[in-house]
Amino acid sequence: MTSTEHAEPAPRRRRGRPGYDQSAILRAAIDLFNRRGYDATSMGDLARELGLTKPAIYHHVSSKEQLLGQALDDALDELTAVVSEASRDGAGAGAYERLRGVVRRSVEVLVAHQPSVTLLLRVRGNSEVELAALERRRWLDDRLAALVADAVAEGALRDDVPPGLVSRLLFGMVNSLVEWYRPDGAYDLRMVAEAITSIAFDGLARHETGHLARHDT
Amino acid sequence: MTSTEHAEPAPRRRRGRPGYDQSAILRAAIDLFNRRGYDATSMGDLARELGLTKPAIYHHVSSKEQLLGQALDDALDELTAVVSEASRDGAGAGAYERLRGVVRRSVEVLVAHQPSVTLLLRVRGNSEVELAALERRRWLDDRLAALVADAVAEGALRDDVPPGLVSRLLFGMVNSLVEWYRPDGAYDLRMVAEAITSIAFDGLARHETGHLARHDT
DNA sequence: CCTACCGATCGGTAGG
DNA sequence: CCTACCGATCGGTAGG
Repeated sequence: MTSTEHAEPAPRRRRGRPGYDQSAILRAAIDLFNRRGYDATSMGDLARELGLTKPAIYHHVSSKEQLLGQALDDALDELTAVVSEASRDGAGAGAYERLRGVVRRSVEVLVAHQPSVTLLLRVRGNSEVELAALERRRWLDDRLAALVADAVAEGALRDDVPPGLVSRLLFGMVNSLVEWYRPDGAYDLRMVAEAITSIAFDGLARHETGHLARHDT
Repeated sequence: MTSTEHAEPAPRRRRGRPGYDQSAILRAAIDLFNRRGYDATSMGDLARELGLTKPAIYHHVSSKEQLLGQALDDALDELTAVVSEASRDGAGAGAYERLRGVVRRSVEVLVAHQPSVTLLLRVRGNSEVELAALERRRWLDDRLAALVADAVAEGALRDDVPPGLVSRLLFGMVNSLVEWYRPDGAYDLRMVAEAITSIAFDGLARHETGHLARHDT
């Protein structure tokens, strides 16, 4: 028994019914793009998902590619903020501490903006929008590699592996998060951030020495 | 000047001209699928790439999806071989050594079969073929998590991070390889395998103790 | 915000 | 009759 039944046989109709705005459509689009892939997702799929028709979507959105662009910008803006803050060497903090900070804050961004970051990490460069995103990603990668190089130069990181290789592997591990992390899963944000930093910097093996350097950035 | 010129104005024609076989078409398809994405690649694209017509491709191949399936099977067969070998606990080798072995051999497989593994790691489950591949992948993940758990139980790995989380992060780092590794690039296979195992097990930080446990599996 | 469409291109197959 | 293809087009669906 539903409350407030009217005489109308179709109680569904209201003024400007669902009332989706651009950002609600964007969220749904990002979700579908991630589940099926961008190319495998049609605007018709998106319309059905939202209970709209295809033309109704184009009332809010100018193109499918624009939706992708906005998602990629969201992810890139967040990651750029994290990386630029750590790159302008702040008051007295060493490169090693700044690197640990970037790793931790990257994990936070990946979790808070997982859908858009996931999309970013899958971009292939198939369009102008994707190529622009790849260029911004390259900028991030370069900054991260420089930060790793600084930490090596500082003497805080091992120097038997090229900094470029270290940064790819380190952030490869961080980024892999988007493939499996679920906010409602067994691992919370703090645990994952702690696991990544401690595995990356101190390693998995239990060393016999017993006194591993503990950092809690 | 080409040798053996005939009177014919079109010297291009020969018996069964280019002579592509199934595996050459598969290789080209995998390459295109990786560069543009599976859905963004049309059979027409593949035909153009090979200098054939679309119907000519269907002479060798039954469907686009079959090409994907064969690529995924190739990757899965290789990875399954590595994981099963390490899972049936061989003569005397401990879980820790077997885990290091799996990491190293996984790196070798990722490099030797990079195109098909890359495809595998991007599967979304959009078809029966993809769903079957995801199921086999889940089996692999479970085996790897069990191996990590064994190594923890053995006392060789740190126990302050859940084994499931460790295995995701460890193989997240390993798998990230396919995103950037180039056989003709700056890093050779040995260097990458060494970097991954030493970072994963001993960590990035330079410890003051000086005597890190060194393993060269 | 819908019905009704467009130019083009999709994966796949006909006859020869 | 085989192989290795071609020119043309199928029924449907894409983004817009």
